[in-house]
Order: sequence, then C-alpha cells, then structure tokens
Amino acid sequence: MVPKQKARRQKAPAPRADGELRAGILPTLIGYRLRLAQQAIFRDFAEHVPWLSPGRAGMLILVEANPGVTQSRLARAMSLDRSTMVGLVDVLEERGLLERRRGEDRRTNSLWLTRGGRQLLARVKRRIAEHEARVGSRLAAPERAQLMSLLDKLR
Amino acid sequence: MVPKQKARRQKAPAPRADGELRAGILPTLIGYRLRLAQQAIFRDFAEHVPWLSPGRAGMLILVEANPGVTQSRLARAMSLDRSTMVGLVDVLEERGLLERRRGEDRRTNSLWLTRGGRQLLARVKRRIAEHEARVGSRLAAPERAQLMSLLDKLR
DNA sequence: TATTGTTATACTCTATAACTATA
DNA sequence: TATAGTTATAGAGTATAACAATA
Repeated sequence: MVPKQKARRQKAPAPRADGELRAGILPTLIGYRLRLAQQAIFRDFAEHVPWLSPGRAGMLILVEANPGVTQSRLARAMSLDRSTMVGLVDVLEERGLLERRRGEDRRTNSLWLTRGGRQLLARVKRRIAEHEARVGSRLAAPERAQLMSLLDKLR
Repeated sequence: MVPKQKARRQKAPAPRADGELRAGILPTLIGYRLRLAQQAIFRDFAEHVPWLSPGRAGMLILVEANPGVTQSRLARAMSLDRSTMVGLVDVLEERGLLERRRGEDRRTNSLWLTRGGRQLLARVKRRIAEHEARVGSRLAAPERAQLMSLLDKLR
C-alpha cells in the first residue's frame, strides 16, 4: 500500500515581493504565450483600426480578393457555420460595405463590395499596413520570417 | 486635378483550380497567422482536456499557485474585470472545484481549491502535459525555445 | 474617499436544429 | 436527396454602471 499523504490544511505562501501572482506552469505553455501575444496584437489593431474588428476586416479582404464568392464558401474559408455568416453579412450590408446579389445557382447569394466598402477597405488596409509595421518592428526581419514559419508548423 | 478612375463593374475572376479562396493580404499578417496557430492549439486542448476550457484551467492553476488569492487580484492577473470574475468563481464553486472564504480584510473573498479541485487539477495537468508534448512535437526543441522568445517580444 | 464584491444589463462571437427554396 | 440561406435559440466570454459593505 502506498503511504497515504498526510492531510494538511492549505496555507497561503509568503506573498511575492513585487505583488504579482505566481504563474504556475502557465508560462511554460505554448498556447498561453500565444494567447498573450495575440491579445497584445489585437489591442493594437483595435486602437489603430477603429472601424472594424480583425474578423470583419478579414472578411472584407476575402470578399475583395474573391468578388462574387457565395456565403457558404466564405463561411468555410473562415471556419464558420453558415448561420453565423448570415449575421455577419447582415451587419456589413447594413453598414453599406457589401451587398448580396442573387447567384446564378439561385440558392446562393454572391457577395460584392460596394463602392463604400471598397473605399473603407482601402483606408483599413493602409491602417493595417501601419499596424503590421508597428507590431513587426518589435522583431528583426529574419526573426519575423522565422516566427511566421514556426507558427505555420503549429497548424 | 487627379485623373478620375474609370468606373468599372466588378467582375468575378477565374475561380482557383483547387477550389480554395484567394486569401488576399491575410497570410502576410502576423496577427492572422497567430490566430490560426492558436485555433489549432485550442482545438487540441478542447479535444484532450474535456473538463475545462483553457481559461478556466488557467484560473485553477493560478489559484493553486496562489492559495487564498482574492478575487480582485486574480482578476487583475487575468486581465479581467472584477464583475467578470464573480461569474467565473460562481461556476467553479458550484462545480465544487474551489471555495470562497471570507478574507481578513472583510471586503475580500479569498479563493482556495477544494479537495475535488486539487484532484481534478492534477488530472488536468497531466492531460495538459500530454497536450503540450503533442503540440510541441511539431517543433524541434530549439525551435520551440525560439518561438517562445519571439512571442515574448510581441508583448 | 477608495476598494471589494455583487447585480443588472448588454454586446460579441459562435453553434445547433429546424425551416424554405432550389438543385 | 442534398445544398444554400435563414431563423430561433442558446451558450461562452466579456464589459460598464450602480450599489452595499468595509476600509
């Protein structure tokens, strides 16, 4: 029989001098570090690209690169459910950024940027370029390339 | 006067042979690649650590490493609002994983893992270790260290 | 006065199930 | 039968504002 561990009341350890919490195993985990890095980048994005969330900006970029794409194809490309895409398209259509047109296969909607959508997206892309330069400036150029390749391996 | 751009109707480009969408500038963006990598890792976590989300598991890890921590201190450590922490503690307390105790400063609640919480966390940490090994196995050891350091620079 | 925990409320993002029009 | 879009509904996860208890 394995010796039973003595039951002991939990006790608070001496608090750390700097007032920070002990982080346990969290900093050893790739997913945790990834999340912190991403939060920092999303914070910068939200601050400097105030018109759209990263996801919605990404969606406009995909529609621009694939004019006339159907909702379902776009949903698949973004790993979203078809029903989730409906609300996303609703919002961007109400804001006058894109429009649905009846597809040749009449079950489908094809998606097209409006003039306003193209104009906003041009501005957004300039801001994103600045955002990317600012974020990327924390790394040397070869480091940036290295990071991209390492991130790819995690997929 | 700048020459006006000729108004032209959008046209669908030839569809790609592989059926995939064109990704536009997305793959050039650090934030986009970061998100894809994180989604892959969260997917693995959800599949192999079925009892808790990454955020809740992280919270238990912090309480274990800081027994008796107050709700507010924990919220600050996790970058959450105090009011958000209330519901998080409610859920984990209802599941019998941790408990509130009246603090010495009687405005505060101090948080402690229950026996059940310690037992579940031990199992969770074993699964997390396997998860981390599986995810990390996509990288060579020096690559993993390199990734950690690059991610840190983005914060 | 300032801080802690709490409640009420709301917003974003996402999914599942069931429906309809069309193929 | 199968697919595309839609609706109703629900569940995470998060925040702000206002309040009572306590410092």
